[in-house]
Amino acid sequence: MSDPFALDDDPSPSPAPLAPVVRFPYLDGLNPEQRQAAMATEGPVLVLAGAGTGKTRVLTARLAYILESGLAQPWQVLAVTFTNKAAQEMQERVAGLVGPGARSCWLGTFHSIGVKILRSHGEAVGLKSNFTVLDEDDQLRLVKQLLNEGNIDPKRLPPAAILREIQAWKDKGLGPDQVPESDDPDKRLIPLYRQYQERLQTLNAADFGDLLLLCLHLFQKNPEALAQYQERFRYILVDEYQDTNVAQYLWLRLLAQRSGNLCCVGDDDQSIYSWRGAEVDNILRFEHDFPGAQVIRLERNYRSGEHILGAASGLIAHNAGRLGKTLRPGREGASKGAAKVEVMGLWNGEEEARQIADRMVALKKQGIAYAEMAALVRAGFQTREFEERFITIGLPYRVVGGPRFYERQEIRDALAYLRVVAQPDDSLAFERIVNTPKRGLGDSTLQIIHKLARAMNVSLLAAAVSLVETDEIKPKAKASLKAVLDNFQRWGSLLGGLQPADLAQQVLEESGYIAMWKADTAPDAPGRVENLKELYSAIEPFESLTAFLEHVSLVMENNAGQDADKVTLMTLHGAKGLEFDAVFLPGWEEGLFPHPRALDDQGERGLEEERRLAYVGITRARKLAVISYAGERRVYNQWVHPAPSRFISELPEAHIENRGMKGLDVARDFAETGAGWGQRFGKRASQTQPFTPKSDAGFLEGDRVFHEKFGYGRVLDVDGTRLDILFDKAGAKKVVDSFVRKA
DNA sequence: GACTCTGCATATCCC
DNA sequence: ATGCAGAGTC
Repeated sequence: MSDPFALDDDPSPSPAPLAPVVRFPYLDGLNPEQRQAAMATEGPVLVLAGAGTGKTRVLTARLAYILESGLAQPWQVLAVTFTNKAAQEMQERVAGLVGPGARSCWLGTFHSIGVKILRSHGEAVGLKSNFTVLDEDDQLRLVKQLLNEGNIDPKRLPPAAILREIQAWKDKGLGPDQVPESDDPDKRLIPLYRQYQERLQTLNAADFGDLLLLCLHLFQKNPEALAQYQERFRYILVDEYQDTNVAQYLWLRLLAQRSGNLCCVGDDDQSIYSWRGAEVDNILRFEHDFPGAQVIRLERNYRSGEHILGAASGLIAHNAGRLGKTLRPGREGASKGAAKVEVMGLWNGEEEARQIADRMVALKKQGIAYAEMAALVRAGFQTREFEERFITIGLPYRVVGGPRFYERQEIRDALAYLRVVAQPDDSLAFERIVNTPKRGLGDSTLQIIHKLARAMNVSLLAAAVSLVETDEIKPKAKASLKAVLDNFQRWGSLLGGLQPADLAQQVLEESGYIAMWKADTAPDAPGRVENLKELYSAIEPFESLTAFLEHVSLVMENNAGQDADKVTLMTLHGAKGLEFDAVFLPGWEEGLFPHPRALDDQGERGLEEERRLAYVGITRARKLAVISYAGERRVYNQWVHPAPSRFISELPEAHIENRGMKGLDVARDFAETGAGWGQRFGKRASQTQPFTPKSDAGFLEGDRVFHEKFGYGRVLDVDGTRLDILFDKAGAKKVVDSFVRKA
């Protein structure tokens, strides 16, 4: 552990009187502000960390320092992040610094910490320790049930809107009894909120908002529990503080009240989650809320070239109401000669995808790894055009946060089965799959079960169990129901004995669920079977089904194949906290970015948030940032001819380089006259040099193949590594052979 | 109870 | 374009 090259000139006094003199090598590489932030352990501290100023490094160093200097034991430290990715990274880096002891830190997202606390102290707020965490599907189903029972027309009060409102209240830390009546002019939402919470309680379930709200209520209602946690957490660290909402703020304030050692790290310029209830005010008010707080600014940027920095700073300067930071290059002269930020105008979205893909290939040839490149979009649907292009030329890519694995229908169904096995009282899961595959248990049977469950005040499954002992339902339905229940009982008895992945496989096979998809002739059915198989491998690493289910409810992503060299495709929101050598920022157009919806909802504030989003995007780049906009684009199946985003004109001239403007003007002329499109495009397409990966083809005309995205298909033609394939569902595509396998 | 058809509304960002 | 709810039919 000792570093023979460590300089012995550490000017800071030892803060740990009890500890022997220990060297902290990870502090040596920090600049003075960073070091100050890492070592100011006592009292409230606000670290204003601009983009690329080494925030993560400071956080991990601070954590390691607290542990190694003996100020606290690992379990006495609470570190909260916003994303699982960030939590995981911090966990690993701290473990790398101080060893595996770091694993027993309380380190995770607000939500996962909330679960942990509620699992042990949830009784005080009406949750048994094995409560379920609901996903969005479950929530919607529940609200629809409530509307049904209350004879409310779901068209007048859309379930999704109700949930949004409830969520907003939860974000503010308000339970049904605390919402001011003026918040509900309609007079129906608050009662619905109350019913919704009551129903959750009988289901022994919590939604995402509850993980925070109920925790907060627990602390408020139960001083002993609070005291216990206050006692335990001597040091609290919060990442991305600018994105905390009121509930989280109150939660933190309570927890930190006793020790006072609260360190929040954030950047008001990167606050992009107001729609999720985040209050920039939290960070702006920190000094007021926590008197005597130290404020440390990290302004030296070590990440990006000078022009990237200049462009980003110039853009964000258009926002009012900032705390005001000036990012400057961390190393004098180091970034001189760096590339300017490029701005490209293209004819249309397709051309944009093409140019960007080609550029990525070119960069790869210059020695930049694909894993160091990303295209960051404003809205999820934008990824589609890129995917198609990437597939066509065989550019390896990964979509982060797209249609997510665990949100697919077949996966949710499968999970519902597993949930009922692991927790028979999970009525929402039970309801989801009693009649999937079809077993002749339709609405009327379900209604009877529901009624009985209510009358007996038990779960649906329990009600069903007693129902099959009676003659209240038709013999056919009864037999069918009994078979299902017997199955669940048997699977339940296997819980401890079988590997969870094997049990899952057994459940899906014996229930006929897999068979249902195998028999399905729909073009996407084979893909679903594939996904279910992938589910088994996702379960593999887990010790128990329960552990796996918990993981799924909190981490909606399936991180398989993370380490391959692929370009990243994701939303700007998803990119916060990440960095790449080369960043592409497509779709900078009015009507898309800034997103009109943000402007409608929030006006000027919305615009500023969109601008911060743009700032986040640019500052993800180390060496190269390329902004682009198209003259023509298809949005929601309509052609639009957007103007370039206003953000483009806000970029300081000195730091940008314009490219491709002429092409755009030509394109506009063509668009207006309606002439010449096909011709020009045909030419461009054939000029594009395809990227050819080294792979031994081995595919023959007529082969049946499987593609992750397009499903099954047949090879029509082979040209080197490029295949013409007629997909059963997606139609004819050109695909590089490394993207398909033999079926 | 299951299936098919039609009309309707709908479409950011995520733990 | 797509997905969903409701109506109508077997």
